[in-house]
Amino acid sequence: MSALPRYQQLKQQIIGQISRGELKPRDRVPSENDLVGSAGVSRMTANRALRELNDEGYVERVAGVGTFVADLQSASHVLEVRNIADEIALRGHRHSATVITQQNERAADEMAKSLRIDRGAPVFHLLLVHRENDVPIQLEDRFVVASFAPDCLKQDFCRQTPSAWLSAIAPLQEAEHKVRAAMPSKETQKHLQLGDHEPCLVVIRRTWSDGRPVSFARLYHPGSRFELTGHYTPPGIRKSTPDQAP
Amino acid sequence: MSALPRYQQLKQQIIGQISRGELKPRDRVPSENDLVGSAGVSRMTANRALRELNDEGYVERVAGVGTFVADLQSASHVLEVRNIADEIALRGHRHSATVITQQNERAADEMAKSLRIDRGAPVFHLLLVHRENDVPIQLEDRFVVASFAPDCLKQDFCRQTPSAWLSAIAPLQEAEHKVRAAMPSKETQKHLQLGDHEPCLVVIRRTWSDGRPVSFARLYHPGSRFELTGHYTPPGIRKSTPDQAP
DNA sequence: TGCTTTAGCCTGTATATACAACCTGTCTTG
DNA sequence: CAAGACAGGTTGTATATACAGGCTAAAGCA
Repeated sequence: MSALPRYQQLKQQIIGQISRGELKPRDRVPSENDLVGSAGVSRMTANRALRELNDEGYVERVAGVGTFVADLQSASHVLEVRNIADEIALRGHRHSATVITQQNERAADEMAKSLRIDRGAPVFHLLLVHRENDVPIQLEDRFVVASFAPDCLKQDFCRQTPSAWLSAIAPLQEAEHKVRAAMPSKETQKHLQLGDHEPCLVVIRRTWSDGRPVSFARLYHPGSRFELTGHYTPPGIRKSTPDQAP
Repeated sequence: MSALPRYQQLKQQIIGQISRGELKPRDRVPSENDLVGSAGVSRMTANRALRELNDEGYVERVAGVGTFVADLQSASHVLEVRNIADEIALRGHRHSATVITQQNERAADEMAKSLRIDRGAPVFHLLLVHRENDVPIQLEDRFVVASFAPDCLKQDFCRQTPSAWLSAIAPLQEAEHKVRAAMPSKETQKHLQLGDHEPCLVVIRRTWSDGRPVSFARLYHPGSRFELTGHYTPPGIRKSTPDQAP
């Protein structure tokens, strides 16, 4: 169990104060020299922590003035993090899931890097098939940081999806997505009951809580019976009527 | 006229070498100590330049081994409606386009419905291939409401993309997206220089201005060398670090 | 009072130095 | 020949120091 670097600890400490409400938007954040005194680090280390928090949008720095908690005003984003069970329910259909794998593993190189943990650190590996009216609609291949969710192996993910459970045990703060098209592996093809040469839409999602990645998931969808939808409105514009798209 | 900071100059120098092809993916990038000698900076300055290039996805660093040019797997932001030329420029690459079709047509049933115009009403049909460093990266199949953009046929879309031109002549107010995976048609396969059984990532986009649809586009991307990225932050929380995922 | 100067704090950058951890290839040894 | 020890290069982090530049408020002056 290697300790996080000092500048990362500093970042988390400040992120924690922001997310707990101890520091509110526009509040002044301790200056680099304050942190030299209070945290016992050198100014360059404090500088790196604050600079990265600035790059990441947590705080705003003004040369000659100070560092302040950023105004939280996130743009309306597309591709919201939704629970697939909710999506299906919204369509008036029935969701069901089958758990294929639910076990402890050790993080391989790439996974460790993605989740920002040590190589070989324990992670929980989940593999499940989601169905809409008994038709396979998503193969969920998920890794969860073990220390974040110790009870992961005790959960019955047929009843509550991993996504729903994770956002229940800790507030989800952030999600990154990547979307790509790819041909499925033999196994994925089987689980999703795909025909030959039928592509998959793969959503790769990394979710964060308290400034740390907690889960990494690959979500495979059959290209022939699935699509993502999104909506974008530039800042400062009032919406009109989006109805059915082509 | 203030000069750029030294670490920024270093970054640009390396980005330039990458985008000019002097450094190719997986090539070794000069180490921090090399830069100390060749660029005459301190190691910490070289470190900052390389570290930021790593955070931005240009290079990949492996402790104990070295720094290497990242495999370029193009990424594009789903959320924001962006001009592909800008996306490519942001990556330090060169954008080029070829216009295949640019003509007046009459709206077919489905298209008329999508664009909320009468069946048979005039629309402009554009078909163009976008390239990133001469590699086809997007086939744009677009229909524009004729009454909205009468000068559409006079434009040279090799110089300015349809997306850029449209948002210049009228403020874009809304965009709907759909994303799906599909196998390309023979013609799409040819234009994108795709191999057999190689899937496409298709973004279908309808843009609105003044409460009316003005344009409908299908954007085909090669599944093997393209991905969409997105970022989601629930209300009340501010962003953290998006870096490269596996 | 009203304007100017100045002192002081803050961030931004740059350097020199140091040590830890990691990886690879080589050399030694059994 | 194979396994292990080792050296050298590389990144990752941390510190101390220095100077430039921006901003603010207090001090000084008219």
